[in-house]
Amino acid sequence: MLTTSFFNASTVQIARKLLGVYLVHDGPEGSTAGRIVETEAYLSKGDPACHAARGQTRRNAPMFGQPGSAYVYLIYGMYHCFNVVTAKPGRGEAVLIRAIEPVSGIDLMRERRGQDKLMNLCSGPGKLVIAMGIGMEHNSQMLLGAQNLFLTRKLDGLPSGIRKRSEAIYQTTRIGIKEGSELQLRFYIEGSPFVSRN
DNA sequence: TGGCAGATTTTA
DNA sequence: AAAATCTGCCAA
Repeated sequence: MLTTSFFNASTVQIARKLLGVYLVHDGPEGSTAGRIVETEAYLSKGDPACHAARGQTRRNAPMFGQPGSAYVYLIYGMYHCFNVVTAKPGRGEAVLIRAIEPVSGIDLMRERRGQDKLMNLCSGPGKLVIAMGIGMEHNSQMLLGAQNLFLTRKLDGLPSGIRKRSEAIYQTTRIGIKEGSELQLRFYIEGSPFVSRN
């Protein structure tokens, strides 16, 4: 499991460090896991696309919570997005998890998604939330330590959940936003076929 | 209080 | 290209 010291860094640095880390959900329907391959940083200063930019509301309150906790929100009235809170309490910064590479529980992911193609299971923020069985019940939950939803570098029988030396980080602009669209705050593992788009 | 845009995905 | 449909913001 990750520890609190993982978050002793800027949100941008954390967005980069999260690439390669495993996200695991041990839920009632079964266990699913994926390797993070794409992230976006959302900052408290100078970033109008950040939900925290216009202060705290009922919806974005979890974003102002403990680093290492989850911020889950409803988007477009239909889907959910999953974020990792990154800044100290009260600041309001987070990293959106945009894509993961399916690692285990893949049949369950297929079932939840109603999709067969591996590349289509978790290649987008709304998709991976469905495939992983993440919901509003995880909002504000800690993602470190012994939780049902957590981040880790160690998974039995699998290589270490870190970015390999051969994997470069590609940095570019974020997706689906208008204001702040010029900021290069999106990161993904170059060449990964599991990212939301190139 | 009404209209609209939004960190999306799917289907026509 | 357009629909599905919730939340927050800003104008009346």
